[in-house]
Amino acid sequence: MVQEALREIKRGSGELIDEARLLDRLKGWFERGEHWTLKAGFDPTAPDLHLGHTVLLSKLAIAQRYGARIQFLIGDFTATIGDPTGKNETRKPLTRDEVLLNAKTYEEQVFKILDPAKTDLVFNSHWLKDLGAGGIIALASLSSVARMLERDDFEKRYRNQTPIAISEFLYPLLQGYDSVHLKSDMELGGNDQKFNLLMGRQLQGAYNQPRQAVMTMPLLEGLDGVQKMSKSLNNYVGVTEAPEEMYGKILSISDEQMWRWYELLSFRTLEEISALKSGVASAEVHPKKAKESLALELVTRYHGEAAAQAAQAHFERVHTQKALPDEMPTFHFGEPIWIGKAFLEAKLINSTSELRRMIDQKGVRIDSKVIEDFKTELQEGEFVCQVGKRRFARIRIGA
RNA sequence: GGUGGGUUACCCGAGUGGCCAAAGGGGGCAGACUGUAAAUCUGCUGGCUCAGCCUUCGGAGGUUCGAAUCCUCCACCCACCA
Repeated sequence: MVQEALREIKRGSGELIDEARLLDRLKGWFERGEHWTLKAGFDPTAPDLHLGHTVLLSKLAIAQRYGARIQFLIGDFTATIGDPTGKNETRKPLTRDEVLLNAKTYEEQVFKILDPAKTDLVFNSHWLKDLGAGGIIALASLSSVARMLERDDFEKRYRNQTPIAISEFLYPLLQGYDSVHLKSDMELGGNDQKFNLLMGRQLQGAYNQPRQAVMTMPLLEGLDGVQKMSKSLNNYVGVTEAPEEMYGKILSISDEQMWRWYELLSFRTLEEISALKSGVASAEVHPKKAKESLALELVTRYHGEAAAQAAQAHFERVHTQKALPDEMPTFHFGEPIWIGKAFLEAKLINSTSELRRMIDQKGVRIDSKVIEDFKTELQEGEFVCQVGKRRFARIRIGA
């Protein structure tokens, strides 16, 4: 029993540090029904979850089956202060209200996956805001600059003479202190969080607490298959996205990437997945079929089965058969009009220069006919206008 | 406080008086090929009804026939020394 639980929890994970501690807690659950605490921290700045976040969430959900109480920590403290470091973008501090609003959004999205009865939503500002300068300095004295520089990115930046703000040293400490306050038995985080997670162990030790086990999850790559999935790179699939969008995006990932997503996102067993994989390898199963099945599973999870089926049908019609979408925005003009004006109005293009380029590239169609003349005018009637593969609009001229 | 370096288009980054709407790469877009795959190939990637014109190289002035490039001031960023 305990071993099976351990396998389930470890499945797909990156690294598990202090397996003995986790085993101990699992035994406690199976033998005496004792709950154990599993902490995971989230940044309240991004209210829209994407599939990358759900890698962690799914793992938490599995742990709940084996006695874990989830300490779902919203890192609101740093968010309301703001991190001036932001190498490329300046993160502006969030107000209390914004944080609460974001937390609310979290609740709505997260509980599609997690069991609310076994989840505690906690905000670290509750204990951090009263820490005070003295508290922070005391905390800071528990670690060293050398230790901080062990962290890969700090080390690199230091060596390359790119700036490191002092506050950046503070964040791992504060995150570690969260574990002390919550007396966490285990903490789960992304691969990139390893250093911070380990800081929790170090600080718990300093406070004479048992040290938390630490498990990291690999980061899910985004639609490009290379960079991690993130909003700012715009390579993400949001969990609240429309079913058609979600389905289409999932089908656009590479075949190679598909297996990664299966591993980290699908609820299928490892055996099922490897069966599918060998099916594709031996050409018994078309890769597209395997991908469709992944897309269906995920869209069903967030939108229900009916919506997922509809999304698939939509995709087949529009993309595979290159038929027109059944719905597209409609625009109406009273008199004959130059396509440049009409398309601009319909947001099919961003500028008339873009239109010029698109026409040169044979990317503009009206009623499925490629347009060659930049000066084309639309006369009375109704036209289906298309720019590129996915920009459509219906334009009606006349009364 | 001192010294030095930097600020170029979506991002990185070349450019140090005209040939610069600005190299190269990344990203993005379009077309071909497909499974709207991926990979690959080709082209495009400031605006304007475009052989031309207009606005852009941190900001404001100035020198010059001509400035991303030279000068002055300002703002911001970084490193090193204290």
